[in-house]
Amino acid sequence: MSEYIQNLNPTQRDAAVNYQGASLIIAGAGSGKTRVLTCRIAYMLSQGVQAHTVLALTFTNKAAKEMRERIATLVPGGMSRSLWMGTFHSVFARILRAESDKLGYPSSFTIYDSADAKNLVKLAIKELNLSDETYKPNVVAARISKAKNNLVTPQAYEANSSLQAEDREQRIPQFLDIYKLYARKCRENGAMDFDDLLLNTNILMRDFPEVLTKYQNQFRYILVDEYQDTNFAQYVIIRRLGELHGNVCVVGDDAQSIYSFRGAKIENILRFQQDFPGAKLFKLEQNYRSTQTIVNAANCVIEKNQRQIRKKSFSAADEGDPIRVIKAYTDKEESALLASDIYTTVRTRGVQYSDVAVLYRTNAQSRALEEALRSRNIPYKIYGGMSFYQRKEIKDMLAYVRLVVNPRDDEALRRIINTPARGIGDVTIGRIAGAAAANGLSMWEAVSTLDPAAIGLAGAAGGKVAQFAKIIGELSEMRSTTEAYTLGLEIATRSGLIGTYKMQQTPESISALENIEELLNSIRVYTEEQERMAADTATEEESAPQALVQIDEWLQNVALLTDMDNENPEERNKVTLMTVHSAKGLEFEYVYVAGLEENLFPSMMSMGTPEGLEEERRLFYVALTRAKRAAVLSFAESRFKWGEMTFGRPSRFLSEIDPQYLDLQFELGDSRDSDEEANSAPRYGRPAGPSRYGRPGTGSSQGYGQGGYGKRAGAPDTGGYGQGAPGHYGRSGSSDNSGGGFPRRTDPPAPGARFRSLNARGAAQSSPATGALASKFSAIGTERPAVRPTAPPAGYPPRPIGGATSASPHVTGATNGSDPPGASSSQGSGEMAVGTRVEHAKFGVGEIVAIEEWTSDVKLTVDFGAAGRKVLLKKFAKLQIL
DNA sequence: CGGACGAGGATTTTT
DNA sequence: TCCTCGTCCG
Repeated sequence: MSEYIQNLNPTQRDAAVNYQGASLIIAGAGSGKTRVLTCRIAYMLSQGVQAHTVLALTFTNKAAKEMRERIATLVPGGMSRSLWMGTFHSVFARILRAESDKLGYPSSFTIYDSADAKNLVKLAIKELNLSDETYKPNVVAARISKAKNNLVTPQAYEANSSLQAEDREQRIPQFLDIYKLYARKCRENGAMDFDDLLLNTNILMRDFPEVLTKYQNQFRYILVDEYQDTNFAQYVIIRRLGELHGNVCVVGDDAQSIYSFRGAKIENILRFQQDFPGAKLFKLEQNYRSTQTIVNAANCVIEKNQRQIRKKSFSAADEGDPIRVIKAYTDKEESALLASDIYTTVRTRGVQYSDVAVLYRTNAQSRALEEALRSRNIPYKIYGGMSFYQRKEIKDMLAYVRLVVNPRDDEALRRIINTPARGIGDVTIGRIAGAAAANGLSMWEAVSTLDPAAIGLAGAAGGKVAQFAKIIGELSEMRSTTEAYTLGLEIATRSGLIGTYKMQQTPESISALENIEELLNSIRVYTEEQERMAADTATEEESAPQALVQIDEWLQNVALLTDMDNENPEERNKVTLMTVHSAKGLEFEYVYVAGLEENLFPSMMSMGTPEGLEEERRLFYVALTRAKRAAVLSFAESRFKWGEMTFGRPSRFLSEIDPQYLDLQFELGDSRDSDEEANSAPRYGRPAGPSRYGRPGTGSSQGYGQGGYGKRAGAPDTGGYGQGAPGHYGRSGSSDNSGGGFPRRTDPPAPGARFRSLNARGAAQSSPATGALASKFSAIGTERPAVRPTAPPAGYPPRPIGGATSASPHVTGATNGSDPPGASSSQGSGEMAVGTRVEHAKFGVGEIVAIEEWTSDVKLTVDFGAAGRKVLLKKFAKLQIL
């Protein structure tokens, strides 16, 4: 038996080797879950299971990528590449694209993220002449999402009188109309939102039995990671696909189910053995991550939950230090104490900053921590806040790409028709929309085919629209003949985005440029990867004269990516700041959990129901079990919340830990004298209890939850509508320029607020590869000398390093040896001119028909005769001069 | 049409 | 606090 199996403990081994039939693997925190999963798949492959018959689903791209990489080291050759491994969304998007005709979608359908979806909801509300006071876009979007996650289509909704009764009760009687219109718009736009990917997969499998059968037959083995986080739609997909062969293996930990607010159903895992009778149960209970103290303390807490699969996690590691509890008078002091504690820890315990994480319940808490760390010169990085893909400039760029790829995408057109500002206002847009509707066209079709005068676009407006139409028209034409990266650059410039930001010269605009450039860089990396992979398979099979890597492909890929997928090589050795949610699945030597106060952690919003409280408890369990060597818990007696001082008591979770595991230098107040709060006071706006910590005379926070947000406690099966991060993403920057005392070399002067986004994005922006381009975009003054060392492109040409394949298409610049833009001239040593005959790896021999300077490179138009005329970037195309 | 100012709103967020 | 969005004027 292979070595990797030998190295597993007996339970792990059982779980890995028994791959026939249904299995439920309960994997406690730190129990080697990923290891088991990868070994199991590797083992299956070694037993002759065909890779393409294995479907392995995860929740994050990162998890999928890691797993695939690990499997690749365990099995021969490119075997792992044929596995169907990915997130639910990406795998089923792939299937939906293949089967899109059956559902009446184009195979290149756009994927709307939550912000796009919200915009569309707004539009639908407006179009129905409803007030967005009554119909709050966030609430409506959340309800639509919830319906979809529960497989309730608009038709089903219409047939369901109790749902509609609920709407009436909640004073949104016309919700169904919005839902219908929204769905229709999605369809007309050729777009699916995240939830549609799952819903439509279900519809596909429900309405096209032959399709279902096809995939049932193909996927003889199904594995699901983090099963406790599946929602109903995902659950039904698994059941359907798995019922033929019954080889369904789910892995998860009910104690770490923390996403119910997004529709995750802990029941799925609790019920698995009923769903798949005869399922084998494996409990991985040995924790390899943490000290005994930490594991035991975490057990104390989770024991208080009623609904769970009982297990007894244990650690064979050292007993370790007791968990310290730190009390502070204010949040500011708390942050300062933590910062200095971190400082001493790093100094005295011989650890790196990167071994330390500070976790908190809400993003708002990060600010104070940031300040404290900064004033002590402790490097840190923040996760959360606005992600790269949510930034305006990125969304704008993506919208251009989307429109070029999918001309039906009205949502994209609306976003960019006046971005950057070109004088096209609401009136004009309204006219276009009207004309489009009247003629049964998409807005782009209307703009590009109808006579401007005929749709009431007289004079100036008409001209401006025509200009816009020309840009998009030309870009669309280039789409099929131009490589993704080249087209990306074209889009960035011709749209005017780069030009506008370049002119502004504000810290924001510089950062925006860098972000755009980073996006372009990712296109380049993706394009290269694809070409390399195509080249690899071409040698194995036969050289298929592949079409060039089009931007379509990249777009489809990028739509499902998040920040977490971009690893940041330069973010080394920094303290990590993140919410507990984001920390799931990670581990650190030293973990600080801040803000352990009643109403914060556990959150006030969740404390109303037993289920809510249990989830908070699981969340705390997750937080604690991230720590390998030591955990420190802290709370503050008073805290600024929304500009007001509030007073709190220590979290009940602190007192749920057996004191023997704690290092407590003071009396822990009883946090559970919560009776007074149960019967007094409405849900929101409880006056700060005059506990022994409370200072008198501070009625705090009056009502900030607005009505209609939280559901009423008794409502039947309506749990937790409180979704949709209400416009909280953006932190696109305030102004105060503190000149960036923080040690990051290439940061633009970093104002406190925008620090988050920049850092969250990561240092990739400042990697050498991207820095060059950045300076091109930004203006005189920051520009670098044109001469750069012409390092030979490392990762290119031919040989991919070893078996280390498939780094995500999104590895940021510097990492995988992609050549810096400046290195271009090294490639073809210059002698290209119009008329030069060249050879391309894929298109064969051709002749250069045009040459044009392009930012840091040269753009070539090459006529390949039979293969057609292509626009290529010189540094990129690897042309051989003949 | 687009910038400036004030009101309102603010858990958590794998895709 | 501090960010986003909507309204009002130039």
